[in-house]
Amino acid sequence: MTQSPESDSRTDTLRQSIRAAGLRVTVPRVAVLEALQDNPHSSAEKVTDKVRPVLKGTSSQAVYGILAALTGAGLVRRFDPAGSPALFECRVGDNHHHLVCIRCGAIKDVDCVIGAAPCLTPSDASGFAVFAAEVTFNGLCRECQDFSTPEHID
Amino acid sequence: MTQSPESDSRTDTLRQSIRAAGLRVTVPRVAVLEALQDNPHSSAEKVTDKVRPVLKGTSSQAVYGILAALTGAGLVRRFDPAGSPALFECRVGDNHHHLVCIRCGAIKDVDCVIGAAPCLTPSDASGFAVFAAEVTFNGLCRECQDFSTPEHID
DNA sequence: CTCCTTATTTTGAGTCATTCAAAACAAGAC
DNA sequence: GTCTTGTTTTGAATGACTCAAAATAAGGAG
Repeated sequence: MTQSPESDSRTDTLRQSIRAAGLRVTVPRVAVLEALQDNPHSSAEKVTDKVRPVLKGTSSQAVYGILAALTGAGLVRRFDPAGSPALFECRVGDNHHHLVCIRCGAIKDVDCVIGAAPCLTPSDASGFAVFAAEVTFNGLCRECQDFSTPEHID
Repeated sequence: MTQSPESDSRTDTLRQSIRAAGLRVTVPRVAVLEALQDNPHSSAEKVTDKVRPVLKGTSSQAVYGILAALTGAGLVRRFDPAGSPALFECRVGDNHHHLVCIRCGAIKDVDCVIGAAPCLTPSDASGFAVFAAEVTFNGLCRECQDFSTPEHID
């Protein structure tokens, strides 16, 4: 027989990274990580929606807790666009930035031109010890420039 | 007799700028703007607290409405630090950035090194029309580096 | 494999920031 | 001064997230 879906290579890799981060490997945690890999820039609610079909009784509180644990462990990155719930993504450690469409909310990653975090240094840090620079570009995505109605919004 | 406090020069300037922005000049609007000049980086709640002693029956809903109107008119700038309520400031149009202490929440303005908005250009805008780059530097303020207890927090 | 300890998730309720809607009110053009 | 329309008040509701206690499951010990 073929391997069960539970032991495919992506799942295994995920389980290993959770373990390596010092966290217990649980079914909901793996499911959240997979949902996040398939849907970058998801809100806690969206993650819950993606995970529910797979894992029936998953509460949204659990998802919040899992997301907080994974973020704390450095497996997930969180960012808070203005006027939107917090969004999460698996792409971590590369100090990339975000392009946000102020009309439809679409998000695109942009590589950091400069390099490692903090990719920028403030002109006058006023005694602050700066760890990271969060850069968010606000604009209109191509669809929102072209069309008057945001039909492309999911 | 001397001039009444209501007609001092700051108030007059404020009234004029509100008018110039196409908005009606009202007592609460002027009070919010003054509170914001005296307390940059204030949340809606803090503004309400500052305005209340002067203007007894000001509702927090009114403050939200006023802040939204002033922000829309370009007289006030709003920004949303992660994990904090939205903050407002009068310093507009100069594309400055913010230094945020991740421990005590202290905020400092930093002048933009580059220049006019958007002060940065993403490496690959992917079709987005970028208007502005929001830059937030996360770090620890001097007090939070020096002391183990954040006694300086107001 | 089974038990045990402790981390994690569920369940249920609560909080904070913010928004909505309708009625009362006030700015400022005439 | 009056009238029109933009503002604020009043009262209620929503969304995003957090807290706490009880139930459950991960994974090391035996």
